[in-house]
Amino acid sequence: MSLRHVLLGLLSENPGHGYGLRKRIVHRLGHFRNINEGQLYTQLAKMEKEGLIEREVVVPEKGPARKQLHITPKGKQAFLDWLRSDQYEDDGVLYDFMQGYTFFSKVNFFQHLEPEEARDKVRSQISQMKDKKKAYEEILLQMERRNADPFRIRILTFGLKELENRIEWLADLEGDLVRQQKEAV
Amino acid sequence: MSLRHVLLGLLSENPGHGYGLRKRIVHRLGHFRNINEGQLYTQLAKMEKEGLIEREVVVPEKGPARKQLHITPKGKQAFLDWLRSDQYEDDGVLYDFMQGYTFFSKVNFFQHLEPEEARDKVRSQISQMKDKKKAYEEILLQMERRNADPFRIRILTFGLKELENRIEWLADLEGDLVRQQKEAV
DNA sequence: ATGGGCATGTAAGCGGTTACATGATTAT
DNA sequence: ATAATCATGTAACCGCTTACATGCCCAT
Repeated sequence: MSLRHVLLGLLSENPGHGYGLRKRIVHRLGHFRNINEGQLYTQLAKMEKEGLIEREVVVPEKGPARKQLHITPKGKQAFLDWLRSDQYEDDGVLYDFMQGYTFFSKVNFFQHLEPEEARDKVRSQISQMKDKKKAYEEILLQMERRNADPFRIRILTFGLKELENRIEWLADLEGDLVRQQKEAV
Repeated sequence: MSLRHVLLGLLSENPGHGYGLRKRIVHRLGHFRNINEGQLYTQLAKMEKEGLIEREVVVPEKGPARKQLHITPKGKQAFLDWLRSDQYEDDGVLYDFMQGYTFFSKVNFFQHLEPEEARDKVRSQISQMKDKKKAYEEILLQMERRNADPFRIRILTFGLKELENRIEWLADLEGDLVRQQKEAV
């Protein structure tokens, strides 16, 4: 999706300053480890130079100067053009689902691991995914309570289903690995 | 996962030359649009300099010279270290599932689109996903026929389930958008 | 003979990460 | 006091993409 389009989208909805946008991205796209400042401010500077956004320096009586960013009509148009285009709707990767769950990249090579080693990895994943599921359920509840955007609720609902599938799949895999282990004995 | 680890993994299984590795990556990771040559050969050169792989120039009577690549013990160890480590098992993104299906990045902003526009996008996605599903089913059948690595079969099975979920989810979304449209009339 | 597949590379550029630097405010 | 959070930036680096260059072999 590229940072640029997220920024354009968020600023289409509400103006804001850099640091605030960072938090909104974390909230919307779910990066736990802070989004990096480097790319943020450099991208914002670039977008300003291209006339997609404008900044207005706000100096409050208290607190550091904030640079309030507003989207320009040109920026709004660029955002809408991206949204309407086919761009990013097919990334040219047949097994795109693997990118969503990087653990697959290792499972792909599990034949190189002893069954117990693989099994431990799978077990650790199961507990991680269960934690994630709880986090999703809480977020979903909050979103429903505050009548959040239905499209975003839908997306989270998909995410929850996906996690359930992952857990189920991992459990099956664990079962297989345990069976393999017993056979070896 | 990074190209380096895929390369190390593939060369752990069988030696090969650059062009052949490219095809194996396409086969294994499913990049339709050719994997780019740039990164491939530069990465390979880097890995050789680091002593992870060795090359042996093979000049056949016919055809261009091939540079057969072999993994070194050091390379094999680096691969196993990666496989056993926790690296890449958690990418710090809460909504990681969104990365697997880039269409979500747009749905996130569907409130900015007219219901018919959104509906058309969803319909186009449904047909794309159905095509993908057929492709997966065929690949799975082939894998089972030639007794492919069970771990990889499992991964594909997950992918198929994922596609079914996407299609179901998209159909629900379409239904909502059609309803929204009728209400507007 | 022409285009497609095999085969190996180089160069420029871009988007993103890591790490560092600075300084103010707020909470404990 | 001091740690955390708010806030804005710069510099070096890295992985990957895009695009180009070269040349051989094979099928139509």
